Amino acid sequence: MANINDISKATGFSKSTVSKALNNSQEISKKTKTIIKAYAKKVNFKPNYYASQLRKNEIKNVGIIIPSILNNFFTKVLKGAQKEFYDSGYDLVTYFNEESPSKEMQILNKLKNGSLAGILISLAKNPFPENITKILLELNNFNIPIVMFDRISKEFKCDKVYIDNFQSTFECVKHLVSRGKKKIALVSQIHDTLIGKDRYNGYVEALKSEKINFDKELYLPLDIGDALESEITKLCLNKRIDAIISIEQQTTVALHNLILNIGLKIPKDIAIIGFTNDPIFKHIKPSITSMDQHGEYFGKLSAKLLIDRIQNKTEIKKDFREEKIPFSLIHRESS
Amino acid sequence: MANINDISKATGFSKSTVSKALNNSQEISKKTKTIIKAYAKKVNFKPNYYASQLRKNEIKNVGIIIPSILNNFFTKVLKGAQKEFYDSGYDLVTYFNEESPSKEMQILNKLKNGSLAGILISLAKNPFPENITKILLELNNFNIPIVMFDRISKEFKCDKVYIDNFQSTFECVKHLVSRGKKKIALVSQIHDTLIGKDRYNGYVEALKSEKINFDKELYLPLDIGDALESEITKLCLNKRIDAIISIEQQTTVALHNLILNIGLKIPKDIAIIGFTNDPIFKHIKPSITSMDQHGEYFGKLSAKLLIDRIQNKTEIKKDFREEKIPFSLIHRESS
DNA sequence: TTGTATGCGTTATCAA
DNA sequence: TTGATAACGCATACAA
Repeated sequence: MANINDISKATGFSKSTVSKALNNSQEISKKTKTIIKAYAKKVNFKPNYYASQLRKNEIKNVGIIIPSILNNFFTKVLKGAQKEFYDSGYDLVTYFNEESPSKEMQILNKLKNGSLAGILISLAKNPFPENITKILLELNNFNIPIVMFDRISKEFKCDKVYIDNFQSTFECVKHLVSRGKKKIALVSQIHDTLIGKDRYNGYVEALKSEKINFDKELYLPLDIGDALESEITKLCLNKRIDAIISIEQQTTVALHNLILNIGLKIPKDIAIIGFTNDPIFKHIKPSITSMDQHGEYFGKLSAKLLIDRIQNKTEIKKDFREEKIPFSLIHRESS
Repeated sequence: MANINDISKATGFSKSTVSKALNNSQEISKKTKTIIKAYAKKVNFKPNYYASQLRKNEIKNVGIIIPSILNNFFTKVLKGAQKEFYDSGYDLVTYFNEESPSKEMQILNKLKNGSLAGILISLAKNPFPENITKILLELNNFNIPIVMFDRISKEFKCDKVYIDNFQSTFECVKHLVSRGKKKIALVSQIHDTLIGKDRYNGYVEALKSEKINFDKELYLPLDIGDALESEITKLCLNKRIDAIISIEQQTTVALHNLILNIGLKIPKDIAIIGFTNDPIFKHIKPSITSMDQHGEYFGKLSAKLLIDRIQNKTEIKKDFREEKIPFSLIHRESS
């Protein structure tokens, strides 16, 4: 592979002239540029990216770490972030961890190699978040800024972008009440995360403000393998509930099918609101009212915050911003 | 930011000793390593990735260029490719072009900067594919290998991974005939691509082998803005068709709704087979029989081919492999 | 407009 | 086990 030195020797111009010519510098005459570029093309000159970046002392790669790309919300975030980074001249390196905290740590550890100018992360569900906090701190000490989005942690201080989770369930309850519902269940698969707790609180407070007694049995914090179906079936058939707020996409679809199979009507007997606004919700019959989280905007805003940090190199560990993304309730047939 | 030189001065060891210690070389005594590492940690030493890669003369980044990430097939491909690359020590830089040929060219042009060791690409729909071929050739001349998947081009020679498109529609027709259908329409949005043509041919040949006359009016090559709905409605109501093979996800869902709205039964009056196996197909009622393209395997295999090329640096432009991915017809209620 | 000289931070070779 | 030195390929300050 030819380098600048080779071109220099072959054309008789100095290395610096060659370098300048290839970078279209104004200093170099048109004629010289033509000669040098022609020769460069002839020998298939490819700049050495690493040498160039080393000399310029700039890193143009950023990273994003996502639990699962098969989740429609994260897909949208990725799209929004990619666009924002690309438009600002950054290349986006993408990592998925399949909800595995150990893989998440492995990835972050690897990134101590300094290949990235900054990192966007949405955390995997993790029973020991301290481990992650420790690594993130190390990365911060390396002057690598972190921006957390959606699945944030309270322990680690950095820029954060998330939805107003309290408000989201609060609004859901209000909406259902306005539709005449009073026995509203909350099904949560992420009850032990920060997000889950905020949503739970929003639910409880909304009931309170609507003067509806909180019924402990209508709050269903799920763990994997729990017998959701039988539980819900019982509640439905006993007419203990007339609405469900469901926080995760797959479960929402499962509930939807379940209720129809029992022979109940949606929304007449049981109304449903789902989170995430997966395209499925629109196409399924009856379509499902959902909380849209504006994934693309999430990605765009998170990327912006990170770029800000990268470009204002000083003070990586101060004045953290927390942005709450507005959400939208999309009204459909299920409520 | 501290570098190896700083550590060398502060600890009294030479630069080379420091470098070796930080890289855990066997040459260095345990004691020395401890001292050096402790000091490195203290001053938050971060290796300069670019200097390191320059010296080692290796590129560990690869790229993938995809038309749209909101397409479930490409999402799966991305997942499969990411995993394969990660497991082999490569980082994946991700680009989306939103089906814009000019953006696709912009991205490829940018990649002449040599930042990547190789590129995976699925082409955007493009009226002037020669332009892309030209840039891809340049990249090849730079010794950057290209692997095309799914949306390949015939003009450019490289490793390719694609589905057996001829066979796919061939199988569809066979299946529909086995269900008693004889008036089978083919709706295609990609009729002017290679894929579209192969699928058309598979459809025609299958009809022939089933001794069904090819009816020109049942082949519906669509362009954006075409009046698909009225066309299909007419065909359905006139009983000109009893089955539809639909090649794109969104259109498939639209057709599904349309047919139900007309008041016809699926599959009794009109059977449907859709391509891509979007999760929607499973959840919609009645669920849609579909051609699964094995997206993750697509990604995995494409990544493997690219890694092969990168690691056998000689002969980037020879012995191209073409891999046909097996597809699967997923039987559901719509047929 | 062109050329000279230097250094970016690391790693690898060889000598001690 | 450690150290001296060179080299990776490029871009820039400065001189001509």
